[in-house]
Amino acid sequence: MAMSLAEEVSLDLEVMFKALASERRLQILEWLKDPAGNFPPQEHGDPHEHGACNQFIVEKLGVSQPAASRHLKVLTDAGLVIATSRKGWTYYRRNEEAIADLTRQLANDL
Amino acid sequence: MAMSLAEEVSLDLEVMFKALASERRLQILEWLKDPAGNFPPQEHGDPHEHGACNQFIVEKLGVSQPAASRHLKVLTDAGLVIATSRKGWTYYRRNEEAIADLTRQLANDL
DNA sequence: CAGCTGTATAGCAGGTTAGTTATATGGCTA
DNA sequence: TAGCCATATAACTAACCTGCTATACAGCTG
Repeated sequence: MAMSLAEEVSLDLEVMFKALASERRLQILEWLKDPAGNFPPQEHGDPHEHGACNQFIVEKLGVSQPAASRHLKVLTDAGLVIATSRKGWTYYRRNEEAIADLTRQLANDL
Repeated sequence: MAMSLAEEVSLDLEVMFKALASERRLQILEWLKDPAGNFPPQEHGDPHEHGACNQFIVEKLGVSQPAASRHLKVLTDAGLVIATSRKGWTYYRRNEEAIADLTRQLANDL
C-alpha cells in the first residue's frame, strides 16, 4: 500500500521546525551529540546511554532552571529528544532515529 | 583551509527554521514546487521560470494581501524563495539551490 | 514516613509574530 | 505625465514565546 512520506513517518513538520527555531534548543541538540565531552562527569546515569543530566544542561545554558525545563519539554514534545528519569535525576539524549527520519524527509520533500 | 559546514555555506539555521515553522509558509513552498499546476494560468511571466504570481498566492492562502506579503518576505529574507518583478507584477519561485544546501547541511549536521 | 532534593508547573512581564485596515510607493500604460 | 494598479509599509490588536520568581509535585533516602 502506497503512502506519502508524511503519512509513513507521521512527522509534524511545523512542530519540529518550531522546536528547532531557537538558538538555545539548537545548542542543546549540539551538546547532546557528545554528552560525555560537553558536560562534567556524572556519578549516575551513563552519558552515552541516557544522555546528559538535566542540571548540567541548565548550568551550561545559563538560564533559570524552569526556562531550561521548558526548552527541554519543547524538544521532547517534538520527539527530537528522549528523557529518562533515574534515581531522582533526569537525563536527556538525542532521539537519533527521529532526527534521521526528519532529515530524510526534508531531503525528499522540502 | 578547513571550514565547518556552517561557515562554508553560511546558512543561518535559526532564521531558516523560523521561516519554516509556519504551516502557511510550508504550504507556499509546497505550492511553488509546481506553480503551473497549483495556480491559474498567468498571462505574463513563465510559471516555470519566474514562479507564481503574487496575487494567486494571496488568494489561495486566504489571508489579506499584506499578510501574504509578509509571509513571502520572511521566505525571501531566509533565502528560500526568490522574487522577480516584471511589468508591474511580482513572481515568486523556490530557491532550489538554497533549499538543497539546507537539507544537505541538516543531513550532515543536525 | 518524613524530609530533602530535583524537576515541573503557575503566574506574570516584555518582546515578537500574525492578523487586520488604511495608506504610501513604484512602475506600467494610455 | 497622469492616472492606475499591484505590492509594500504603517499602525494597531490579539495571541504566542521566553525569561523570571514562587510554588507544587514526585520520588529517593535516612
